[in-house]
Amino acid sequence: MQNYLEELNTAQQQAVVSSEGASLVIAGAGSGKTRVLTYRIAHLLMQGVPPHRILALTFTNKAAKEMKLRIATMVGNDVAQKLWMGTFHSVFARILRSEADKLHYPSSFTIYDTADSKSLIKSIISQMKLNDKEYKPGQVLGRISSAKNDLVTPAAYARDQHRMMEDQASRKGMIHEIYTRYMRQCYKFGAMDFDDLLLNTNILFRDHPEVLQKYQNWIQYILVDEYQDTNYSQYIIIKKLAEKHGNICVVGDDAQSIYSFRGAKIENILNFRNDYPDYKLFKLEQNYRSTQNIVNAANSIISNNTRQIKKAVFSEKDTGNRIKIHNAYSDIEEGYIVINDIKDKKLRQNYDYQDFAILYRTNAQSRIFEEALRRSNMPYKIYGGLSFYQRKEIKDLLAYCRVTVNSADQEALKRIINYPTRGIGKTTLDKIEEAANVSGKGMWEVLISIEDTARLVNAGTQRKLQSFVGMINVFAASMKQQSAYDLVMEIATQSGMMKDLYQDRTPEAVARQENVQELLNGIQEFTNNQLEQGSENGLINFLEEVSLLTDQDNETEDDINKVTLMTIHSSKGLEFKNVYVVGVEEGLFPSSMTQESEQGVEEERRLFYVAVTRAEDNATISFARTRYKYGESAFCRPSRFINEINEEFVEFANDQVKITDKPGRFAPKQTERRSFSHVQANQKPGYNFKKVENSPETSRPITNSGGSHGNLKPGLTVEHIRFGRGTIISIDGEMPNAKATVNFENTGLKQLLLKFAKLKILG
DNA sequence: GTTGCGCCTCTTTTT
DNA sequence: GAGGCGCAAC
Repeated sequence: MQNYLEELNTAQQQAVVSSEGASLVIAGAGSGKTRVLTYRIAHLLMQGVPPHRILALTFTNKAAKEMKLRIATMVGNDVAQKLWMGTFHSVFARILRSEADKLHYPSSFTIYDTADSKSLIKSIISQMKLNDKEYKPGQVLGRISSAKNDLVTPAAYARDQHRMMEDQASRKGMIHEIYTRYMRQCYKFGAMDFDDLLLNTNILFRDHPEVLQKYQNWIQYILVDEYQDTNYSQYIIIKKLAEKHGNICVVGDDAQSIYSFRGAKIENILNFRNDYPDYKLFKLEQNYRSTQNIVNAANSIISNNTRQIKKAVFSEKDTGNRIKIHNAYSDIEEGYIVINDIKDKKLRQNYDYQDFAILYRTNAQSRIFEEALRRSNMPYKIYGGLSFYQRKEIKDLLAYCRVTVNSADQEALKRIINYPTRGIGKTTLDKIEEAANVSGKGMWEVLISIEDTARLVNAGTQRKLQSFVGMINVFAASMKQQSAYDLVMEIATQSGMMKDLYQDRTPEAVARQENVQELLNGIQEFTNNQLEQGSENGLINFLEEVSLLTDQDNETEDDINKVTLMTIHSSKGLEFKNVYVVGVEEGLFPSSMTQESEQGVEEERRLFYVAVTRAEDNATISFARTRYKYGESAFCRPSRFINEINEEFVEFANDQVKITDKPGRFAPKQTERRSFSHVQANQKPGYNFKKVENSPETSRPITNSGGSHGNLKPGLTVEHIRFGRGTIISIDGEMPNAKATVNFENTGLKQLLLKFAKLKILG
């Protein structure tokens, strides 16, 4: 057991054995951060610290599970299972459940996801007779969420001049009132949203010192992973818990802070020294993951940021290949380039599908790669986006479960009261909701009161309502008598959901049936595990687990050996032999939403850094010059980030753009325009368009304005081809019948093309 | 009360 | 290109 220290380098060892007091571990990408955390916990356990006195907060539940597994091999499963380990949200949800009475919440409280929150906000906005064009539920939720993450309660919000002024400036002065009502409603519904799990933990600790003390005494050692991505609310929780014993170890990398949009504060890591003046600092700078080229390229990217903790990440692995940059005509073609490259590498270099990941900035980009992979018959898995639990049939069934567990859960109630259709329409629903608002009751209370319903609706409708209420009551009653699986099975059939789903034999309907079956299997599996661990309340726990799943947690066993598709955000903490960072274009990455502020661009740059450092052997970057947006093709130009990589570490692929090196004739014409591509008919020097062989071709005039990026002049005839849906323009000076030229102005692309020319790549 | 059609608005990232 | 919403017909 002693030899585990030998597997670590000096810095890692020191970080592992220094158990007492405050430690800040600055861990560069790929520097064995997880390993340090794992060994540090194992080390504590071996020194005799009881597992239930260690709290470790990870970024995903999957990370926690894997760490537990690894610790189990060192100290045994029984011990490892007793560790407090999980995400902030799941750990504190558990604490809130056992202390719920102190906050006057039911311990069976529901956790609202973003869709629930938005829907509730929407109904509040309409109750307040505000215009939902001005008060967009998503935006309002964003404001509320940011307030909660900064521990600003509704009352404090109204006193917060800065927030109030910001709201007024955007003509949304009523947000504090919406916030107040939203909190009140959530409370009434026995519901907490994601941010409430942290906010209410803070309120619990603030208003109930004895509870805080209990946990302070209980938890002796705290470890926090990805500390750079904690928000103020999380920061205070940790700070309070650590106050008594001071044994706190946080691990993070300021260069990988990518969650400021949900309140994360880099300052938490930068200010650690102020909170714990006697802290010990450990810097892990050796990258064991990536080749030297990748590490060096990543360093050159991040050096463009001003605010950072100095560190020198290095690799002692092989030099490796340069980062390859692909220039695609369109988003569709980008898909083909990437998939062909994967095929090629897999064949020639003996990689498996699981060695490849395609990383993108936005979920919407996944579709094109998905289609290309499907067409090539390559297995793939997609994380995030429309996940399993966001499908209608799954949400419906879960809504039944939620109402069964907590009948006050009005968002769930509204979802299923007329699904499958049972003659309780909008009019009835509106009447009930109105009555509920007027009387201050919840809708469920109105429903169960015969007098209320009799007053509101006719006898026929009343019967329908009573039969619905009766059904839910039956479910609730049988909750105590049967397993969660049997109960949900009963719900699915008795509610009529199964019948509704099985009416249809279309492929989509069959898929929905399978999804419901899969959910049932999931419940079965979950309750089996729960029984082993001797816990009741199967359904409540299952619902909680489902609400707090992260993207990475969704993995199933048939997901091994597939190409991975995910956003860069979800790729955090993961590594792949071959990484493709796609859509590296201005406006997409960095996102146009962030381009105005330097801070915003710096965060995007950190995101780019995270993307590149996921790669072990090869990092590949690609961009497209046209991309479908708003349902029509728009011009884009390569991201500034591409030019920020030191050119020593990059090379340009020659598989698409074919440019012959003929000085004079091919030197792009210098112009002052700032847009990327300005197409003009029959204009001399420059790059001529040509057709791509073996592709279906058409020719038509370009008439649109090219969207926000291109300055394509209307009325020009450009020979071009259609490739899938995208308009593809090939650049090749040798085509004699070219009908148009394009000038690449003073932008990244021009420089790229010049580099091409220098490389003497012949088509 | 229910269903379907057409028009409108979006597109960042996540627990 | 998709999802949400309002309106009209059944």
